[in-house]
Amino acid sequence: MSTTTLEQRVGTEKLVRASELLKVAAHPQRLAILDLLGRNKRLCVLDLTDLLGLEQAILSQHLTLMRDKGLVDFEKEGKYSFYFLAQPDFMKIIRNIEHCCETL
Amino acid sequence: MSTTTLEQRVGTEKLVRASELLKVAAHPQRLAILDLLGRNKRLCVLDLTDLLGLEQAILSQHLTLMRDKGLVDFEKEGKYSFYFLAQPDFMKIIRNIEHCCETL
DNA sequence: ACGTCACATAGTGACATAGCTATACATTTG
DNA sequence: CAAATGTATAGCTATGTCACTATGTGACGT
Repeated sequence: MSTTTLEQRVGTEKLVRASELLKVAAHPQRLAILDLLGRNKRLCVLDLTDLLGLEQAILSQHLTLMRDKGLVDFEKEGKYSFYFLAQPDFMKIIRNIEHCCETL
Repeated sequence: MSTTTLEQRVGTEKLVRASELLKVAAHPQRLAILDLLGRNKRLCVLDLTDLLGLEQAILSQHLTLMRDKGLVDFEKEGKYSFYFLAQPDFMKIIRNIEHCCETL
């Protein structure tokens, strides 16, 4: 029997942090946003509302949440906010999702 | 600009299902449970309480939730319930977590 | 300066989840 | 049969999340 726990191996803090990031990612619209950001260098909120067909306020809320948790970051240029992925390693996990969706 | 959305590529249902599974997985204790089940063919609730140091009721609740969502399954033998992973492809995602924890 | 555009935030009510205790249930043991 | 063991469920409170509407804010064009 393999008896060491994930917590013992990676430490409590990192385990908690990973689960926080997963939790934030675990939403259909946020997965879609992360996917688009993963396939484009950066996108502004308007781009995302057009592509995803979401209300601006909803999108902004999702982005603010993901920004707070460190999944994405942004840079402001004039009246535009350009968002891009932070946490590239974590994003590998998200990118696997499309792959694994085939068997769900 | 890459404009097709994840939803368009995998379909709404699978996207929603994937996010549900992620959401259930997105909890430190449940990640630890899934990890142990991924490294052992099957474990009973008592094994898991011993290894993880959790209350039996808490563990049972986590397992019931993950069972309802299809992340794990179980087989009953006498008074023991042996749990094991369902959704092996989805589990690849979870297994990446330890790896990516290093950079969090 | 005024209006518009791009975006952010606040407030709200419905609903879900977490963590806990107590209890129920089924199986095995004495 | 009674007690012990392994597991599941119910009930509760506190807290968190969702989706929505309305309003706020800074930058730009005229």
